Amino acid sequence: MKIETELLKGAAPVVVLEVLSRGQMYGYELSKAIEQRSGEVLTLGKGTLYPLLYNLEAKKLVTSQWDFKTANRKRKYYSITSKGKEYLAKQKEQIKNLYTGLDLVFGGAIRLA
Amino acid sequence: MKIETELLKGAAPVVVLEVLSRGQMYGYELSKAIEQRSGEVLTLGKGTLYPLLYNLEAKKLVTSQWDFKTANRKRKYYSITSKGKEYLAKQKEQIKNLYTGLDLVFGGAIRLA
DNA sequence: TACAATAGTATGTAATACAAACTATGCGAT
DNA sequence: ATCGCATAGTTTGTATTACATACTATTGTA
Repeated sequence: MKIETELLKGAAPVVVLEVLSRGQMYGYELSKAIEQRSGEVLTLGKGTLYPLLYNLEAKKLVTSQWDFKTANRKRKYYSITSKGKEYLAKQKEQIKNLYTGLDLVFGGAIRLA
Repeated sequence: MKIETELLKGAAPVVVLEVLSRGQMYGYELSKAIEQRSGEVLTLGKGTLYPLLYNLEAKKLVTSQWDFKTANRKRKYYSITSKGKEYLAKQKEQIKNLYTGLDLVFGGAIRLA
């Protein structure tokens, strides 16, 4: 089940940070993890994910370091920073609030079972 | 409580259509209705709402007609079309799916009480 | 050896939410 | 009476973002 692009907007960085908050990952791994952990509902193309990661790094919400040893292939591992954790907590609240508002407008029609 | 702009993206047209599905409204009225019905959580600035309405009209999801009689002030009333109702139903499902995915990723942390 | 999966980067595009500036009317308080 | 606020709608310019696409490269397997 794929979510229409526009709806995912804004939520994408929060999802990335949430997954990274459980341990460091490299880009490709992250991409697969998001799909799996969301029950195949959320998918981020690499054209979305990598620029998103550069952006999060520029904001110091994540840090990265290359790993050339673990695999023969080069991998860039991303970790969430303490600043990123703070941001994540705030954004989770925001998402909950948004959902609360939508639930009111839609009269419970989008509420999870 | 104001939701950070990016999170609302994509959900805005669905909210507008949902409110219009309960009866026609003019722009300003719609703007206030969205605030009230969402428990002051969702706010759409007029710089967002009006262009959004033009866009929905161009897609034939809503229709509009001027009213110069009811009030001395000119008002443009918007109504949802049958095409709009179909679209609304689909989008509501999408939003529900999105939250299902987010709920899985966040492990229930954004679930409503 | 050909192919699929893995791994990351770069570029260009479309959509959209917003602020701000603009025009204009109606109404209540000073 | 007039000043300011709420109402009512439009237009313009900006920033963000998610995406497709194309590109470089390696690894494992059929």
